[in-house]
Amino acid sequence: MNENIPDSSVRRLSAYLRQLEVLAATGVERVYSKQLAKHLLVGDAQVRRDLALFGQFGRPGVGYEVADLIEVIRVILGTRRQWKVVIVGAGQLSGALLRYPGFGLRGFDLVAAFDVDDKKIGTQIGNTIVRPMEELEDVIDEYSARLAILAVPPDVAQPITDRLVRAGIEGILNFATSGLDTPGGVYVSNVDITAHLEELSFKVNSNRP
Amino acid sequence: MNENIPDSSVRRLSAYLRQLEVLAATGVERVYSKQLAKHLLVGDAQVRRDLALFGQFGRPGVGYEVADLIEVIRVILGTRRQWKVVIVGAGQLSGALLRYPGFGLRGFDLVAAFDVDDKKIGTQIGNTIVRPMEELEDVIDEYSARLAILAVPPDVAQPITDRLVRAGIEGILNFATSGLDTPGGVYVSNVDITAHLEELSFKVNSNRP
DNA sequence: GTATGTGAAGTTATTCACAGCG
DNA sequence: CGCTGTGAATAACTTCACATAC
Repeated sequence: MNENIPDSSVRRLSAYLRQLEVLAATGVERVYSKQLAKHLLVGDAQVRRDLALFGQFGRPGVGYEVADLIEVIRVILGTRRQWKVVIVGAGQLSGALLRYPGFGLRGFDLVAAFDVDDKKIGTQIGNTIVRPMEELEDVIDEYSARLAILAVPPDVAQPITDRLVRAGIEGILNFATSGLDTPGGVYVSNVDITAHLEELSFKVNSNRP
Repeated sequence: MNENIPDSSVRRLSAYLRQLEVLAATGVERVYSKQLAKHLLVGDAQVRRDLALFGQFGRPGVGYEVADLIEVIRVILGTRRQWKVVIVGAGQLSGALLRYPGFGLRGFDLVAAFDVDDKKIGTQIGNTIVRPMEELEDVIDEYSARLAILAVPPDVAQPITDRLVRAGIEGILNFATSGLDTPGGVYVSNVDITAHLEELSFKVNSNRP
Protein backbone atom coordinates (compact mmCIF):
# COMPACT_ATOMS: atom_id res chain seq x y z
CA MET A 1 0.00 0.00 0.00
CA ASN A 2 1.03 3.58 -0.61
CA GLU A 3 3.42 5.71 1.40
CA ASN A 4 3.23 9.50 1.72
CA ILE A 5 0.21 9.14 3.95
CA PRO A 6 0.30 11.68 6.76
CA ASP A 7 0.24 10.22 10.24
CA SER A 8 -2.49 12.69 11.07
CA SER A 9 -4.70 11.21 8.38
CA VAL A 10 -4.21 7.71 9.74
CA ARG A 11 -5.16 8.88 13.21
CA ARG A 12 -8.25 10.58 11.86
CA LEU A 13 -9.27 7.43 10.01
CA SER A 14 -9.33 5.66 13.37
CA ALA A 15 -11.50 8.44 14.74
CA TYR A 16 -13.88 8.22 11.79
CA LEU A 17 -14.06 4.49 12.32
CA ARG A 18 -15.02 4.88 16.00
CA GLN A 19 -17.72 7.32 14.92
CA LEU A 20 -18.96 4.98 12.19
CA GLU A 21 -19.12 2.05 14.60
CA VAL A 22 -21.47 4.07 16.78
CA LEU A 23 -23.59 5.08 13.80
CA ALA A 24 -23.80 1.46 12.60
CA ALA A 25 -24.79 0.30 16.08
CA THR A 26 -27.62 2.83 16.14
CA GLY A 27 -28.90 1.77 12.74
CA VAL A 28 -27.76 4.76 10.68
CA GLU A 29 -27.07 3.71 7.07
CA ARG A 30 -25.78 6.87 5.43
CA VAL A 31 -23.48 9.65 6.52
CA TYR A 32 -22.04 12.87 5.08
CA SER A 33 -18.49 14.07 5.44
CA LYS A 34 -19.93 17.03 7.31
CA GLN A 35 -21.45 14.84 10.01
CA LEU A 36 -18.26 12.86 10.49
CA ALA A 37 -16.31 16.10 10.69
CA LYS A 38 -18.52 17.72 13.28
CA HIS A 39 -17.42 15.71 16.30
CA LEU A 40 -13.76 15.68 15.34
CA LEU A 41 -13.17 19.44 15.14
CA VAL A 42 -12.08 19.17 11.53
CA GLY A 43 -13.61 20.47 8.34
CA ASP A 44 -15.70 18.36 6.01
CA ALA A 45 -13.13 18.81 3.25
CA GLN A 46 -10.57 17.23 5.55
CA VAL A 47 -12.67 14.10 5.88
CA ARG A 48 -13.07 13.83 2.11
CA ARG A 49 -9.33 14.44 1.57
CA ASP A 50 -8.36 11.75 4.04
CA LEU A 51 -10.54 9.24 2.24
CA ALA A 52 -9.46 10.49 -1.19
CA LEU A 53 -5.91 9.41 -0.33
CA PHE A 54 -7.12 5.85 -0.82
CA GLY A 55 -9.88 6.01 -3.41
CA GLN A 56 -13.44 7.16 -4.08
CA PHE A 57 -15.95 5.78 -1.66
CA GLY A 58 -18.88 8.17 -1.64
CA ARG A 59 -21.54 9.27 -4.07
CA PRO A 60 -22.02 12.96 -4.87
CA GLY A 61 -25.34 14.22 -3.59
CA VAL A 62 -25.80 11.09 -1.51
CA GLY A 63 -22.93 10.62 0.94
CA TYR A 64 -21.31 7.44 2.22
CA GLU A 65 -22.82 4.08 3.13
CA VAL A 66 -21.90 3.53 6.76
CA ALA A 67 -21.37 -0.21 6.44
CA ASP A 68 -19.27 0.16 3.29
CA LEU A 69 -17.13 2.91 4.75
CA ILE A 70 -16.42 0.82 7.84
CA GLU A 71 -15.16 -1.96 5.61
CA VAL A 72 -13.11 0.45 3.52
CA ILE A 73 -11.38 1.96 6.53
CA ARG A 74 -10.69 -1.48 7.97
CA VAL A 75 -9.07 -2.49 4.73
CA ILE A 76 -6.99 0.70 4.74
CA LEU A 77 -5.91 0.24 8.35
CA GLY A 78 -5.30 -3.45 7.80
CA THR A 79 -7.66 -4.66 10.51
CA ARG A 80 -9.88 -7.00 8.54
CA ARG A 81 -7.39 -9.64 9.44
CA GLN A 82 -7.02 -10.65 13.09
CA TRP A 83 -3.58 -9.55 14.37
CA LYS A 84 -2.03 -11.73 17.04
CA VAL A 85 -0.69 -9.55 19.83
CA VAL A 86 1.50 -10.49 22.77
CA ILE A 87 1.65 -8.39 25.88
CA VAL A 88 4.75 -8.16 28.04
CA GLY A 89 4.31 -7.16 31.67
CA ALA A 90 1.28 -8.46 33.54
CA GLY A 91 0.57 -5.54 35.84
CA GLN A 92 -2.59 -3.56 36.45
CA LEU A 93 -2.51 -1.89 33.09
CA SER A 94 -2.10 -5.15 31.24
CA GLY A 95 -4.97 -6.53 33.28
CA ALA A 96 -7.18 -3.71 32.08
CA LEU A 97 -6.19 -4.33 28.47
CA LEU A 98 -6.61 -8.10 28.69
CA ARG A 99 -10.12 -7.70 30.06
CA TYR A 100 -11.20 -5.10 27.55
CA PRO A 101 -13.53 -6.76 25.04
CA GLY A 102 -13.11 -4.12 22.32
CA PHE A 103 -9.80 -5.26 20.86
CA GLY A 104 -11.02 -8.57 19.49
CA LEU A 105 -13.86 -6.90 17.60
CA ARG A 106 -11.43 -4.50 16.01
CA GLY A 107 -8.86 -6.96 14.74
CA PHE A 108 -6.51 -7.42 17.68
CA ASP A 109 -6.30 -10.73 19.44
CA LEU A 110 -4.31 -10.62 22.69
CA VAL A 111 -3.01 -14.15 22.63
CA ALA A 112 -0.48 -14.20 25.45
CA ALA A 113 0.84 -12.31 28.45
CA PHE A 114 4.32 -12.55 29.95
CA ASP A 115 5.87 -11.56 33.24
CA VAL A 116 8.97 -12.23 35.32
CA ASP A 117 7.04 -12.47 38.60
CA ASP A 118 6.62 -16.09 39.75
CA LYS A 119 3.52 -15.11 41.70
CA LYS A 120 1.82 -13.96 38.49
CA ILE A 121 2.99 -16.75 36.21
CA GLY A 122 0.26 -19.33 35.76
CA THR A 123 -2.52 -17.02 36.91
CA GLN A 124 -5.32 -16.20 34.53
CA ILE A 125 -6.20 -12.65 33.47
CA GLY A 126 -9.30 -12.44 31.33
CA ASN A 127 -8.95 -15.45 29.03
CA THR A 128 -5.19 -15.42 29.07
CA ILE A 129 -2.72 -17.30 31.24
CA VAL A 130 0.40 -15.41 32.30
CA ARG A 131 3.53 -17.12 31.05
CA PRO A 132 7.19 -16.88 32.00
CA MET A 133 9.45 -14.65 29.93
CA GLU A 134 11.42 -17.68 28.80
CA GLU A 135 8.54 -18.69 26.55
CA LEU A 136 8.37 -15.32 24.78
CA GLU A 137 10.16 -16.29 21.57
CA ASP A 138 8.42 -19.65 21.25
CA VAL A 139 4.97 -18.16 21.71
CA ILE A 140 5.59 -15.34 19.22
CA ASP A 141 6.70 -17.95 16.77
CA GLU A 142 3.83 -20.31 17.53
CA TYR A 143 1.19 -17.65 16.91
CA SER A 144 3.16 -15.80 14.23
CA ALA A 145 2.52 -12.69 16.31
CA ARG A 146 3.71 -9.48 14.67
CA LEU A 147 2.53 -6.94 17.24
CA ALA A 148 3.41 -6.54 20.92
CA ILE A 149 2.28 -4.39 23.80
CA LEU A 150 4.98 -3.33 26.21
CA ALA A 151 3.87 -2.48 29.74
CA VAL A 152 6.99 -2.93 31.84
CA PRO A 153 9.23 -0.75 34.01
CA PRO A 154 11.41 1.67 32.01
CA ASP A 155 14.72 0.04 32.85
CA VAL A 156 13.81 -3.21 31.10
CA ALA A 157 11.86 -1.70 28.21
CA GLN A 158 14.83 -1.49 25.82
CA PRO A 159 16.25 -4.99 26.42
CA ILE A 160 12.81 -6.52 26.04
CA THR A 161 12.28 -4.49 22.88
CA ASP A 162 15.48 -5.98 21.49
CA ARG A 163 14.19 -9.46 22.25
CA LEU A 164 10.84 -8.71 20.64
CA VAL A 165 12.54 -7.42 17.50
CA ARG A 166 14.79 -10.47 17.28
CA ALA A 167 11.73 -12.67 17.68
CA GLY A 168 10.12 -11.06 14.65
CA ILE A 169 7.79 -8.46 16.16
CA GLU A 170 7.20 -5.58 13.73
CA GLY A 171 5.06 -3.19 15.77
CA ILE A 172 5.25 -2.27 19.45
CA LEU A 173 2.72 -0.36 21.49
CA ASN A 174 4.86 1.15 24.23
CA PHE A 175 3.53 2.28 27.60
CA ALA A 176 6.96 2.91 29.05
CA THR A 177 7.81 6.57 29.35
CA SER A 178 11.21 6.08 27.78
CA GLY A 179 11.54 6.08 24.03
CA LEU A 180 12.55 2.85 22.33
CA ASP A 181 15.23 2.29 19.74
CA THR A 182 14.21 -0.08 16.99
CA PRO A 183 15.65 -0.89 13.60
CA GLY A 184 13.95 0.35 10.43
CA GLY A 185 10.80 -1.52 9.60
CA VAL A 186 9.88 -2.01 13.25
CA TYR A 187 7.35 0.58 14.33
CA VAL A 188 6.72 1.95 17.79
CA SER A 189 3.64 3.79 18.96
CA ASN A 190 4.04 5.46 22.33
CA VAL A 191 1.26 5.95 24.82
CA ASP A 192 2.52 8.53 27.29
CA ILE A 193 -0.27 9.41 29.67
CA THR A 194 1.86 11.98 31.46
CA ALA A 195 2.35 13.74 28.13
CA HIS A 196 -1.42 13.90 27.68
CA LEU A 197 -1.80 15.46 31.11
CA GLU A 198 0.97 17.91 30.27
CA GLU A 199 -0.84 18.86 27.09
CA LEU A 200 -3.95 19.63 29.15
CA SER A 201 -1.86 21.53 31.67
CA PHE A 202 -0.37 23.64 28.90
CA LYS A 203 -3.72 24.44 27.35
CA VAL A 204 -5.61 25.11 30.54
CA ASN A 205 -2.71 27.22 31.70
CA SER A 206 -2.57 29.31 28.51
CA ASN A 207 -6.25 29.95 28.95
CA ARG A 208 -6.34 31.26 32.48
CA PRO A 209 -3.21 30.62 34.58
CA MET B 1 0.97 32.58 27.64
CA ASN B 2 1.14 32.73 23.87
CA GLU B 3 -1.13 30.98 21.41
CA ASN B 4 -0.10 29.86 17.92
CA ILE B 5 1.91 27.06 19.47
CA PRO B 6 1.62 23.88 17.38
CA ASP B 7 0.23 20.87 19.22
CA SER B 8 3.10 18.89 17.81
CA SER B 9 5.59 21.19 19.53
CA VAL B 10 3.84 20.75 22.87
CA ARG B 11 3.95 16.99 22.48
CA ARG B 12 7.62 17.11 21.64
CA LEU B 13 8.33 19.26 24.69
CA SER B 14 6.91 16.44 26.80
CA ALA B 15 9.18 14.02 25.01
CA TYR B 16 12.22 16.24 25.57
CA LEU B 17 11.28 16.46 29.22
CA ARG B 18 11.15 12.67 29.58
CA GLN B 19 14.56 12.49 28.00
CA LEU B 20 15.95 15.23 30.22
CA GLU B 21 14.60 13.52 33.34
CA VAL B 22 16.60 10.45 32.43
CA LEU B 23 19.72 12.51 31.75
CA ALA B 24 19.36 14.33 35.06
CA ALA B 25 18.92 11.03 36.91
CA THR B 26 22.13 9.72 35.36
CA GLY B 27 24.07 12.84 36.32
CA VAL B 28 24.42 14.46 32.90
CA GLU B 29 24.61 18.24 33.20
CA ARG B 30 24.74 19.48 29.63
CA VAL B 31 23.01 18.46 26.47
CA TYR B 32 22.93 19.52 22.80
CA SER B 33 19.87 19.82 20.63
CA LYS B 34 21.36 17.08 18.51
CA GLN B 35 21.39 14.60 21.38
CA LEU B 36 17.81 15.38 22.35
CA ALA B 37 16.78 15.02 18.73
CA LYS B 38 18.42 11.66 18.18
CA HIS B 39 15.98 9.51 20.14
CA LEU B 40 12.90 11.35 18.97
CA LEU B 41 13.38 10.90 15.23
CA VAL B 42 13.42 14.65 14.65
CA GLY B 43 16.13 17.00 13.47
CA ASP B 44 18.21 19.10 15.80
CA ALA B 45 16.83 22.27 14.24
CA GLN B 46 13.38 21.09 15.26
CA VAL B 47 14.41 20.90 18.90
CA ARG B 48 15.86 24.42 18.80
CA ARG B 49 12.77 25.74 17.01
CA ASP B 50 10.43 24.23 19.57
CA LEU B 51 12.34 25.91 22.37
CA ALA B 52 12.70 29.17 20.42
CA LEU B 53 8.92 29.48 20.48
CA PHE B 54 9.27 30.37 24.15
CA GLY B 55 12.63 32.11 24.49
CA GLN B 56 16.37 31.55 24.41
CA PHE B 57 17.60 28.91 26.80
CA GLY B 58 20.87 27.64 25.40
CA ARG B 59 24.33 29.02 24.88
CA PRO B 60 25.99 28.90 21.46
CA GLY B 61 28.97 26.61 21.48
CA VAL B 62 27.94 25.14 24.82
CA GLY B 63 24.45 23.66 24.67
CA TYR B 64 21.76 23.53 27.34
CA GLU B 65 22.03 22.98 31.08
CA VAL B 66 19.92 19.89 31.78
CA ALA B 67 18.57 21.13 35.11
CA ASP B 68 17.71 24.55 33.72
CA LEU B 69 16.01 23.16 30.67
CA ILE B 70 13.88 20.85 32.82
CA GLU B 71 12.70 23.87 34.78
CA VAL B 72 12.08 25.87 31.63
CA ILE B 73 9.95 23.15 30.05
CA ARG B 74 8.01 22.67 33.27
CA VAL B 75 7.25 26.35 33.34
CA ILE B 76 6.13 26.22 29.70
CA LEU B 77 3.94 23.18 30.26
CA GLY B 78 2.58 24.63 33.47
CA THR B 79 3.61 21.71 35.66
CA ARG B 80 5.64 23.48 38.29
CA ARG B 81 2.42 23.83 40.18
CA GLN B 82 0.69 20.68 41.45
CA TRP B 83 -2.55 20.15 39.55
CA LYS B 84 -5.36 18.48 41.45
CA VAL B 85 -6.88 15.74 39.32
CA VAL B 86 -10.04 13.72 39.91
CA ILE B 87 -10.59 10.38 38.26
CA VAL B 88 -14.03 9.11 37.34
CA GLY B 89 -14.51 5.37 37.01
CA ALA B 90 -12.62 3.08 39.38
CA GLY B 91 -11.95 0.12 37.12
CA GLN B 92 -8.73 -1.68 36.33
CA LEU B 93 -7.33 1.16 34.30
CA SER B 94 -7.97 3.70 37.02
CA GLY B 95 -6.34 1.32 39.47
CA ALA B 96 -3.22 1.29 37.34
CA LEU B 97 -3.16 5.09 37.16
CA LEU B 98 -3.81 5.55 40.88
CA ARG B 99 -0.93 3.27 41.75
CA TYR B 100 1.50 4.81 39.31
CA PRO B 101 4.00 6.93 41.25
CA GLY B 102 5.12 9.06 38.30
CA PHE B 103 2.24 11.53 38.19
CA GLY B 104 2.95 13.20 41.50
CA LEU B 105 6.55 13.89 40.57
CA ARG B 106 5.44 15.51 37.36
CA GLY B 107 2.83 17.88 38.74
CA PHE B 108 -0.33 15.82 38.82
CA ASP B 109 -1.93 14.88 42.10
CA LEU B 110 -4.73 12.32 41.78
CA VAL B 111 -6.80 13.44 44.72
CA ALA B 112 -10.01 11.46 44.35
CA ALA B 113 -11.65 8.58 42.52
CA PHE B 114 -15.36 8.10 41.86
CA ASP B 115 -17.55 5.19 40.88
CA VAL B 116 -21.20 4.15 40.80
CA ASP B 117 -20.51 0.64 42.01
CA ASP B 118 -21.41 0.17 45.71
CA LYS B 119 -18.90 -2.66 45.97
CA LYS B 120 -16.08 -0.31 45.01
CA ILE B 121 -17.16 2.73 47.01
CA GLY B 122 -15.18 3.00 50.21
CA THR B 123 -12.39 0.71 49.04
CA GLN B 124 -8.88 2.04 48.84
CA ILE B 125 -6.84 2.10 45.61
CA GLY B 126 -3.29 3.27 46.11
CA ASN B 127 -3.65 6.14 48.54
CA THR B 128 -7.12 7.08 47.38
CA ILE B 129 -10.54 6.06 48.68
CA VAL B 130 -13.23 5.45 46.06
CA ARG B 131 -16.17 7.81 46.56
CA PRO B 132 -19.75 7.79 45.33
CA MET B 133 -20.61 9.88 42.27
CA GLU B 134 -22.86 12.09 44.39
CA GLU B 135 -19.80 13.67 45.93
CA LEU B 136 -18.23 14.60 42.60
CA GLU B 137 -19.11 18.29 42.57
CA ASP B 138 -18.29 18.85 46.23
CA VAL B 139 -14.88 17.22 45.94
CA ILE B 140 -13.97 19.13 42.78
CA ASP B 141 -14.91 22.28 44.60
CA GLU B 142 -13.11 21.33 47.80
CA TYR B 143 -9.81 20.67 46.01
CA SER B 144 -10.31 23.34 43.32
CA ALA B 145 -9.57 20.55 40.85
CA ARG B 146 -9.31 21.71 37.27
CA LEU B 147 -8.36 18.46 35.54
CA ALA B 148 -10.20 15.15 35.36
CA ILE B 149 -9.49 11.69 34.04
CA LEU B 150 -12.44 9.88 32.52
CA ALA B 151 -12.29 6.09 32.49
CA VAL B 152 -15.91 5.02 32.22
CA PRO B 153 -18.07 3.06 29.75
CA PRO B 154 -18.83 5.01 26.56
CA ASP B 155 -22.55 5.40 27.18
CA VAL B 156 -22.01 7.50 30.31
CA ALA B 157 -18.94 9.42 29.11
CA GLN B 158 -20.87 12.38 27.73
CA PRO B 159 -23.27 12.92 30.65
CA ILE B 160 -20.39 12.71 33.11
CA THR B 161 -18.41 15.13 30.97
CA ASP B 162 -21.30 17.59 31.20
CA ARG B 163 -21.25 17.26 34.97
CA LEU B 164 -17.49 17.77 35.09
CA VAL B 165 -17.76 20.89 32.97
CA ARG B 166 -20.54 22.32 35.11
CA ALA B 167 -18.43 21.61 38.19
CA GLY B 168 -15.61 23.72 36.78
CA ILE B 169 -13.27 21.16 35.23
CA GLU B 170 -11.22 22.69 32.39
CA GLY B 171 -9.29 19.73 31.04
CA ILE B 172 -10.35 16.10 30.57
CA LEU B 173 -8.16 13.13 29.81
CA ASN B 174 -10.55 10.78 28.07
CA PHE B 175 -10.10 7.02 27.83
CA ALA B 176 -13.54 6.39 26.39
CA THR B 177 -13.47 5.54 22.69
CA SER B 178 -16.24 8.01 21.93
CA GLY B 179 -15.40 11.65 21.35
CA LEU B 180 -16.62 14.18 23.88
CA ASP B 181 -18.44 17.43 23.26
CA THR B 182 -17.24 20.25 25.45
CA PRO B 183 -17.73 24.00 25.36
CA GLY B 184 -14.88 26.28 24.28
CA GLY B 185 -12.22 26.68 26.94
CA VAL B 186 -12.61 23.10 28.15
CA TYR B 187 -9.96 20.87 26.61
CA VAL B 188 -10.09 17.17 25.94
CA SER B 189 -7.16 14.88 25.30
CA ASN B 190 -8.13 11.46 24.02
CA VAL B 191 -6.22 8.28 24.71
CA ASP B 192 -7.47 5.73 22.22
CA ILE B 193 -5.43 2.60 22.56
CA THR B 194 -7.26 0.91 19.71
CA ALA B 195 -6.23 3.82 17.48
CA HIS B 196 -2.60 3.24 18.42
CA LEU B 197 -2.90 -0.41 17.50
CA GLU B 198 -4.56 0.58 14.25
CA GLU B 199 -1.68 2.92 13.50
CA LEU B 200 0.73 0.01 13.99
CA SER B 201 -1.47 -2.23 11.87
CA PHE B 202 -1.43 0.34 9.09
CA LYS B 203 2.33 0.77 9.15
CA VAL B 204 3.24 -2.87 9.51
CA ASN B 205 0.78 -3.66 6.77
CA SER B 206 2.16 -1.04 4.35
CA ASN B 207 5.55 -2.56 4.90
CA ARG B 208 4.89 -6.16 4.15
CA PRO B 209 1.23 -7.22 4.04
C1' DG C 1 -30.78 21.21 -4.77
C1' DT C 2 -27.11 18.56 -2.40
C1' DA C 3 -22.75 16.30 -1.46
C1' DT C 4 -18.61 14.35 -3.37
C1' DG C 5 -13.85 14.68 -5.24
C1' DT C 6 -10.17 17.62 -6.32
C1' DG C 7 -7.25 21.36 -8.61
C1' DA C 8 -5.65 25.64 -6.81
C1' DA C 9 -4.75 28.66 -3.01
C1' DG C 10 -3.59 29.37 1.44
C1' DT C 11 -1.61 28.20 5.74
C1' DT C 12 1.33 25.94 8.86
C1' DA C 13 5.23 23.25 10.02
C1' DT C 14 9.91 21.58 9.10
C1' DT C 15 14.49 21.86 7.30
C1' DC C 16 18.35 24.36 5.55
C1' DA C 17 22.19 27.06 6.23
C1' DC C 18 24.73 30.47 8.25
C1' DA C 19 25.81 34.67 11.23
C1' DG C 20 27.31 35.29 15.71
C1' DC C 21 28.49 33.97 20.29
C1' DG C 22 31.19 31.32 23.57
C1' DC D 1 35.89 25.48 16.10
C1' DG D 2 31.07 23.95 17.79
C1' DC D 3 26.52 24.93 18.79
C1' DT D 4 22.69 28.07 19.25
C1' DG D 5 19.17 30.96 17.30
C1' DT D 6 16.85 32.32 13.29
C1' DG D 7 15.84 34.45 8.59
C1' DA D 8 14.91 32.20 4.23
C1' DA D 9 13.57 28.22 1.59
C1' DT D 10 11.16 24.08 1.40
C1' DA D 11 7.88 20.84 2.29
C1' DA D 12 3.59 19.28 4.25
C1' DC D 13 -0.88 19.84 5.43
C1' DT D 14 -5.46 22.12 5.31
C1' DT D 15 -9.04 24.84 3.39
C1' DC D 16 -11.38 26.94 -0.38
C1' DA D 17 -14.39 26.70 -4.07
C1' DC D 18 -16.38 24.67 -7.83
C1' DA D 19 -17.18 21.22 -11.65
C1' DT D 20 -19.41 16.99 -11.59
C1' DA D 21 -22.58 13.36 -10.33
C1' DC D 22 -26.73 12.15 -8.12
